Amino acid sequence: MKLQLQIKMNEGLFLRNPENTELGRNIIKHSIQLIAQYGFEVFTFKKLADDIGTTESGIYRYFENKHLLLIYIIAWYWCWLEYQIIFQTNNIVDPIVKLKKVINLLATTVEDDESTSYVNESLLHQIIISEGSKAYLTKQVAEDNKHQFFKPYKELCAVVGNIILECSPKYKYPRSLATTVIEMAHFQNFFMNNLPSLTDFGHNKNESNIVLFLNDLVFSTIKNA
Amino acid sequence: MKLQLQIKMNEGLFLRNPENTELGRNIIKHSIQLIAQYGFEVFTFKKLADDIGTTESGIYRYFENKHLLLIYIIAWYWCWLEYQIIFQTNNIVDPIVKLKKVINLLATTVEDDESTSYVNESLLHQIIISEGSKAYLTKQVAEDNKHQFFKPYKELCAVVGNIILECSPKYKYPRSLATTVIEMAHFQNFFMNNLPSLTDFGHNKNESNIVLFLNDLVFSTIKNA
DNA sequence: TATAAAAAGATAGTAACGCTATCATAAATA
DNA sequence: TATTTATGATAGCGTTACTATCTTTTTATA
Repeated sequence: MKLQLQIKMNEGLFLRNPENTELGRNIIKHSIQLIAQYGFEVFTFKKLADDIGTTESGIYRYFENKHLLLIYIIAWYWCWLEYQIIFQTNNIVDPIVKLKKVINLLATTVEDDESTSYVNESLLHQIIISEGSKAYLTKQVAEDNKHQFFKPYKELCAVVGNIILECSPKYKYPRSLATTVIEMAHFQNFFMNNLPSLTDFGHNKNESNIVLFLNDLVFSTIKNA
Repeated sequence: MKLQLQIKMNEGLFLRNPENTELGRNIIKHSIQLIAQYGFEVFTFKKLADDIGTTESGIYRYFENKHLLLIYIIAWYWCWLEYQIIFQTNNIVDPIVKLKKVINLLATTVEDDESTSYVNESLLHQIIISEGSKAYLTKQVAEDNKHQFFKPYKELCAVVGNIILECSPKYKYPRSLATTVIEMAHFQNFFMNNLPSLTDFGHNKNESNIVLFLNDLVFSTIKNA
């Protein structure tokens, strides 16, 4: 027997729940592959339909447009990551050890999680790095936010912020520091691999350097509070 | 007599130099207005042409596509900002005072600079916040980088990194800290105004709080080196 | 097992987008 | 005055982002 991890997604994101049908799961699976391959701008529902072997109208029965599909898979990732964090920091008493674990989870390449059959977390992590901020950097952000589409990201941010507060109850900016760590875990990774002179990790391009940088940043800051 | 500030732009960004003609300057001016108004995804050359009172083909004579136009105006902004930083920190001896000045310039709303007639820096600042990272978060980033399109951003990053090193010669991550400050100056602003629960500035939405956060972050970190 | 309901496939169509081409005209320069 | 150079005007083409409709297949239920 195997445990299957199920994530309950915001129903406003889709027209028909992709988790419930073969085609729906294929849409998630192949969209992750294609967005990772082409980048979000070049990715289209036509290409997705061809890749799956269905038609555009098939996709449109599940997702209103590709922007909502992007938000869906990104929200899925944040949910999954929050679960990973809760799970992997469970029973750890020392909040400093906890926070270090969190930074590691954020800044290190994830491996494919076997308990989620149609989602490749490793590819999804790449998408988060390159496309993640495009989910909210739009003019519809207020509208999307009203529908609670960014709740998973906010929750993750709250979890990380609370661990920061556990470490340093007097620190004044736990949420902003949390978003800084989360965003920089991904941006420094993108820069390291694509515009290395924007970082100090150009030589060996190792993710562990980003972890060291973020640890230093976070613990220097909260120690000082 | 008035001084006019001229910025020499990378020639690979355009087909015909927009600074040299009335139409070219109109393209820059109106594209800044329209991108700020619509957001980059909704912005098109057709809308731009209509807004100026010319035709699409007119725009295409200056810029190959809207992505290069975006890179152009963003690169322009980084050049202008670097100049502002060099100018406004000139003659300041204490590197700590310098760095504080830089953080202020990065995180505070800019006012329209009278010495650049067809560029509205204040609108451009808004574009940097919402669209800035879209310039490089693409699959063509390597190609664009080969053409040196991101040089102005890199130079700004180097300038800020060097001031960080002046403050703390032993600090190990001056460039990564520089990009962190630059990106977070904009992301925290976006979050504060659009997804405030991701920050600690939801109550009064004042930019000065971002400055305080970034000052605390940077000086705690480099003091600890 | 028959029957209806739900999902998927197939095809068509439309406005807008991204871009190229061509030809005429106006303005600047030699 | 001749000649570049810049702009305007129009056309066209493949793709994108959808919407609509109708048929076939699959699934659930009476």
